[in-house]
Amino acid sequence: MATLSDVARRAGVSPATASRVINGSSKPVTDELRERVLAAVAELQYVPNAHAQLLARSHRSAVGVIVHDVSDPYFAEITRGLQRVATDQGRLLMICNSYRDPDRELEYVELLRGHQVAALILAGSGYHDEAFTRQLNEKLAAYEATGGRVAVIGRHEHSGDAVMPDNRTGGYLAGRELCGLGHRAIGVVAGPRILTTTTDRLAGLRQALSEQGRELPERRIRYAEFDRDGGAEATARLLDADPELTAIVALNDSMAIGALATLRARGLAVPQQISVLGFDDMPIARDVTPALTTVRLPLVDMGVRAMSLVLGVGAPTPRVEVLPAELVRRDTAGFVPPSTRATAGSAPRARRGDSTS
Amino acid sequence: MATLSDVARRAGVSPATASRVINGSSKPVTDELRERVLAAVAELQYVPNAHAQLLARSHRSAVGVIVHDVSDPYFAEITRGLQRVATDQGRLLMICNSYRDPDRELEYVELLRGHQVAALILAGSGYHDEAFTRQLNEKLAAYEATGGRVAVIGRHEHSGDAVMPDNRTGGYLAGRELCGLGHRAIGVVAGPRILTTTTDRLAGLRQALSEQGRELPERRIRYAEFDRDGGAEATARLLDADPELTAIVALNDSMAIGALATLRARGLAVPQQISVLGFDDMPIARDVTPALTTVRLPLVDMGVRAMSLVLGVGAPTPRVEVLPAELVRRDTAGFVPPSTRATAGSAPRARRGDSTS
DNA sequence: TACCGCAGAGAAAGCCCTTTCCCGCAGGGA
DNA sequence: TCCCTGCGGGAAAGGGCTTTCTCTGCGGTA
Repeated sequence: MATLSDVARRAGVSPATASRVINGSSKPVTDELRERVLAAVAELQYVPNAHAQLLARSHRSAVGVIVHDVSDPYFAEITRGLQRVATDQGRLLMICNSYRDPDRELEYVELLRGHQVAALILAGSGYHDEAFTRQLNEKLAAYEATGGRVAVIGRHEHSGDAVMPDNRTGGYLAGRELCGLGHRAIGVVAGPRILTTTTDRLAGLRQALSEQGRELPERRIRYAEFDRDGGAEATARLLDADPELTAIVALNDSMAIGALATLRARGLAVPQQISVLGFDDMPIARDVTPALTTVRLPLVDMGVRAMSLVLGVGAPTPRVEVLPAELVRRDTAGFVPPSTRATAGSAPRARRGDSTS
Repeated sequence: MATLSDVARRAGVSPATASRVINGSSKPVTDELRERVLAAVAELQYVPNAHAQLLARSHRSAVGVIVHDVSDPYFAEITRGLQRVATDQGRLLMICNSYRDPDRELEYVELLRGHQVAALILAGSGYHDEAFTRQLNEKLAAYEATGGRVAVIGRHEHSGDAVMPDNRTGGYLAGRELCGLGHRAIGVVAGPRILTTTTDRLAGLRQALSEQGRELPERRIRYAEFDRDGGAEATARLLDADPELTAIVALNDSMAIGALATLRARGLAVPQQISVLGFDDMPIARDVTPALTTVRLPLVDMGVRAMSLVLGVGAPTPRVEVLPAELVRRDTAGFVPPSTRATAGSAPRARRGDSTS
């Protein structure tokens, strides 16, 4: 690879001058030399060594992001928000997938620190795992001690800046909706128990039910991977154990889609025979049939906020922003079917809101 | 940030020794010094500066990847394949989204070169744009001249290693299927014309039709963005211009999902009134209702192959691997409806293959 | 004419590591 | 006893860039 001194030699100038031309330094350079340097750059196809640059300038500019999996629509949306702000500010993003492996998460914190990122954003659920949480916080503290900024999206154990989706209220909304539709036998297709996202959403759901004097027994909950196949499988187990279920809450939309697949395979009509509620409102939710009733989280906005927090100067830290959840009624949740119904009205709830495009 | 000399000083050794301990060098170090160094590392929460390391070792290890958009399922699958191989070989991946902007693509080639990646993989369609193609090839050639390896996924203008999905045959399969079902009025929801992916798939489709003595007039093609909304919108335009259409081929699954949304909104039953064919077989294709009939491309495998090519030593370059397309029959393509039909049989084609796991 | 100031260019000192090269020392063979 | 060998450790030379500092030479002022 051509180096800066190659360019300088070819242009007949010193490396210092070449550097100044290439970086548009404020120090003036005569037009003649400038052109000679530029010509040399073009001829040699010179590209500065990014590592040497980052080493020489003390300036840190890139931002590190750790997510569970960018290709998961939930994180894809969040990342879109992160990107938007980062691009506006001319920041490079280094995105790492932890695939929900705590150890990998820890490793990535080190890796990103090693890469001298100016800030670190952790997106995704926290874990119910004391040892891990302590280790993570130690690492983050060490990073912050050297001037790094940290923000988390949706995990509550970290003491710094945070953007928090209101999972609990979201769960509550789901529960209230189903109660309002007369459902009593409600099953839950949940993500891994170790994730705080799972437990928070469950807690909200429980609260809604208990306000109606009902409860959510453990036997009506199945824990599985937070994805389509996990949802399909958990739904099958739920149905096997309790065929009387009139509604299923899936703790994210991917699982809900898996649930719909299982129900379709078993010939159960949604929402006539059984209702389904999702969570997150990922883009695909409106395109499945029937369109998914779900709890919306402002995913893109969560990313925007987090990046803004972390790049924002001045404002006293820590700041915690809670972003509200909102129920989106589409076509998968209807009144409890007549056979098991306690109240009047058997038609599935009319579709509202949402049109195509 | 603590540096290596901080660690060395604290441990009472030279930086050389500290480095050797930290990197597990082959040169032996006494246990006592080793422990002192390790202790210092822990106390100072030392993390090596990745840029300094990369500068000092001439070793290049990371691999650069340029895709249109990782969060697009098509690329997400490819990336999964890339990752798998990279992880096996202990390589770090730097992934960049070009968002189908040729200029950005060019910039990223430079950026990744600047970051000293050992290899570069360009995934995604090529462009019908001579100036761009020439510029890109120049940059890639300059990179290869300095020892960099390059592989492309699915663009045919580059002269080096390549993994090529058989888009043309895929288009052909789609056309033959629809002809076999008796369709004559076939509309196409296409991606941007400037992409070779679009034109290759169209060419295959045309070939299939012409073998049946039919043709595909331009008025039955609508070009739009290669995503859900593009598909929805193009379908609407197509239908407005030609309400007699009995089948729609969408040139990728995202567009097909958009097409289904528009059809649903207009109350057209799929496949009873109109058939829909997608392309790619992304994971969600089996979960929409009706499940999408589509042309499958081995996306993950494409990623695996590309990364293997680029990391593989010895084998003479260039190598071109063509990966076959395959028709997956699900529920959106049926016989042409009775009113416009030329041959017998009005029931939608029975669903085959695929179950919900 | 002598001196000052400044513009424009180069020399050189880092930035933080890795790795080669060299040195001192202890042990073994002659 | 002397020399050679080999081991463990340090000194120092990069790696490619940025940036401060220094130097030269010119124009302008007293």
